[in-house]
This record gives sequence, C-alpha cells and structure tokens, in this order.
Amino acid sequence: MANGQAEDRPLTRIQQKNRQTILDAALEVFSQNGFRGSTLDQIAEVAGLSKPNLLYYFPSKDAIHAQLMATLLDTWLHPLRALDADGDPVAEIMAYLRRKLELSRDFPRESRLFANEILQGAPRMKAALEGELRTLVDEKAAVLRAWAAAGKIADLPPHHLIFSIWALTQHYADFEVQVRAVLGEDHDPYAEAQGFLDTLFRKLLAP
Amino acid sequence: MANGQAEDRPLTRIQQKNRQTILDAALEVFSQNGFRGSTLDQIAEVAGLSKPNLLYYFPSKDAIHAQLMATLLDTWLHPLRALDADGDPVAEIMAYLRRKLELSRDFPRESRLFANEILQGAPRMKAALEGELRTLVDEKAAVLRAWAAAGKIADLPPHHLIFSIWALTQHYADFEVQVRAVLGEDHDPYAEAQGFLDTLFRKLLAP
DNA sequence: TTGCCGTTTGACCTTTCGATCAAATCCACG
DNA sequence: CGTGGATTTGATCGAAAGGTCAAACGGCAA
Repeated sequence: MANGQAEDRPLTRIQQKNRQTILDAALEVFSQNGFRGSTLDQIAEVAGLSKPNLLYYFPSKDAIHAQLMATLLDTWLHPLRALDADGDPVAEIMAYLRRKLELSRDFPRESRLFANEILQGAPRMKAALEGELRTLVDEKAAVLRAWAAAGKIADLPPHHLIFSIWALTQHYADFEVQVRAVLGEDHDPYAEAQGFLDTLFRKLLAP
Repeated sequence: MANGQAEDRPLTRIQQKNRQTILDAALEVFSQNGFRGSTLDQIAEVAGLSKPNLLYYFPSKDAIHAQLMATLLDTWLHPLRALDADGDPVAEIMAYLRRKLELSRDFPRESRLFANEILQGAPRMKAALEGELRTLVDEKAAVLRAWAAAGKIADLPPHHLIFSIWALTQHYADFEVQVRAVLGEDHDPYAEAQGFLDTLFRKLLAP
C-alpha cells in the first residue's frame, strides 16, 4: 500500500507530521491567494516538500483545501456555541466579542481563508452556511431575543447584532494591511480595538 | 497605428465602448476570483470578446487590473471626502454611514474587488493606502477629535470609529453570501442593516 | 545483513495560461 | 465605390499549472 490515504490504517508518525506541515503551508498560501490563485508548487515550497510528495499525502489540491475547510467552520463557530443562555446577558455577549477578537488576533490566516471563501461566493461551503451555521445563529438569535424581551439588553435585530460582532472583529484580521497602513507604526491595533469595541457594545447593548 | 493605447490620440467610439465592456467584465471576474484566480479567457467570455481582442485594448492582464484599481480607491473614498467639518457632527457621520452602506448595496463588486486586494496584502495598492488613504483618514480623524473635544459626539478613538463604519457597511457586500445564507429568503439585508446601523451609531455617538 | 514497505523524487504528461502575430474583416471618408 | 486605417480573430508560442509514474531511497524487523 503506497498512499497513506486508502484504507484507514492508523497514521504513522511521519504521516501525521507531514500532513500537518502540508496543511499549515496550505493555510498560509490559500489564505493569501485564494484557492484558484494558489499553486501546489507554492504550497510545496512553503512546506519544504516536493510537489509529488504533497500528492502522496493528499490526493489532490482540492482535497487539501477541503480538509482545511472542514476544520475551519468549526473553529470559527466555536466561540458562538459557547454563548450561554443561562449566563448574564451583557457579560455573555462581551465574552463572545472578546473571544472573537482574540481569534482574529491569534488566527488571522484562518480568518482570511474564511473571508476568501465567502468572498468567492462560498462555492465549497455554501451548504454548511445554510445548514450548520444558520441553525446555530438562529438558535443564538432566539437567546438574544429572549434577553431583549426580558429587558436585559437593548431591543435589536439579533441576526444583525451577531453580524456586527463578526464584521467588527474580523475586520482587524482580514483588512490588517489597511488598518496598519492607516494607523502607522506606533499603534497596537488589537489592543486599541479591544477597548473601542468594548465601549461600542456596552453602549449598544444598554437597554 | 494598431493599438489604441500608444500615443494619446482621442479614443474612438468603439474603443470607448469596448474598453468599458472589458473593464466591466474584468470587475465581475476579478471581484469574484481575485487577480491570480482570474483568467483572460473568463474575462473575454464575460465581455463577449475574443481574448486577442482584449489584448488589443489593454496591453496585459495586469494593465486591466491596474486600470480598475486606479478608479477604485477614489470611488471608495469619495464619501469620506464629503464629510464636512462645518456640518452638524452627528448628522455628518450618519450621512457618511448611509453613503457607505449605499455604496455596498449598489456596488458590491467594487467592494469585493477592494476586499480581495486588501486580503492579499494589497500588493498593488499598498502605496496608495499608506499615502492618499492615510492622509485623508488622518485629516478626518482630526475633525472627529475636534467634535469630541467640543462635546458634540462621544469621545472615541477616531481611527477606530472610521474602521467600524468601514467594517459594518462593507460586511454586507463582501460577506453577502453568508448574510443571505443566515437570514434566509424573507429578509432585505440592506434595509434591515440601515435601521440597525442607524441605531448603533446614534447610541455610540451620543456624548 | 538483508528484505520489505513506507517515503521521496526526477522526469514527464496534458491542459491551461498570458501573450503574439499575421491574416482577415470592418468601416468611415474621399 | 474603394481604399487605408481601425478592429477582430484563428493559429500558435513558451511557461506554468495539476497530476502521474517508475525508480530510488530510508529505516526498521528478522
């Protein structure tokens, strides 16, 4: 058996390491150039492997991208899942905001990979958006609506409230070049964003 | 003289029409696939012209993209330029917000083209970001700071206030697929966004 | 030491890409 | 008309793309 893929034998140490190396390189390249704009040669060079060796571990360029996508949405939604209907409303939302901003700061490549996919019409993720994502958002939107009805937070359209958290946090990762170009050298974008967004949402959520 | 490019003779009617057709097709294709992910064949097909014919009107793929970029930043910054230091502070900011949202609604392809460029590290626009853009933003930031100092609006970091307007409005164009996937059929994203963002910024700006 | 199997790679295939060019076609003007 | 410049395109080029393959390599068990 040549390819580690076929039949689900447990992965050897080398396989595990190299698959991870490849996925990491692919994340780097795909997040910067998009799927169609990236080449196997680029990924191979970043990974420090030969192109045929890449295709020894993954059957195709698509398969590498698909593997990244499979992990991505889950990582990306995890903070929202943690929003607890039984917690303190404002505190829960502020905690979600903070986790999302940390995700942008610590995993900007993942953010940009996601942005690339959506920008291009989500050809490989549309189903997940209309299924998994929509279900989760609807569920949390109901929680927000209940909090608003109980007078715990301001009465706002819950979906758009969630969008605003996404937009404001992801902006700092996806448009990082622009943010840095505008702010110049003597700024810490994420630290400042944290303070600003904290203020913004506290004002917004006050009933 | 074969190529309409060399020497700046006035453009014929046909040249004007075809150059515009090509730029429009290129906007469509580049905004969806990014520069490296787009091909001349795609653009040619959308434009309804042959590939050599494209290259009769523009010397290269790069030149088409460059032409789009040259127009883009100006279009994109126009609403901010209109922010008037002598107007009513809250009204001026709300008007800017509305114009920016209308830009997202009416020119989503331009928004996505811009987003693609920034996402990829702004290789063809970095200079403009650090020059023209930064200068304009700094200038308007000073206006916002003055308004805050005069107690006309809340005291907020002006650059981040501007970022928040960009992020929140452009999100509806750049992430449109996601917005629609989450909201489902029976929603008018932009109409709802207008109401929500109006509320958000009125609350935020209140001193 | 040797044999086996997982791993690596150089060479190569086909397709697609950006670009070129000569020939064909179109069109406005005299 | 008819002619000259503007416009269009089929054929083609070299480079780069994704992917294949057989041969070479490496390390561990017997």
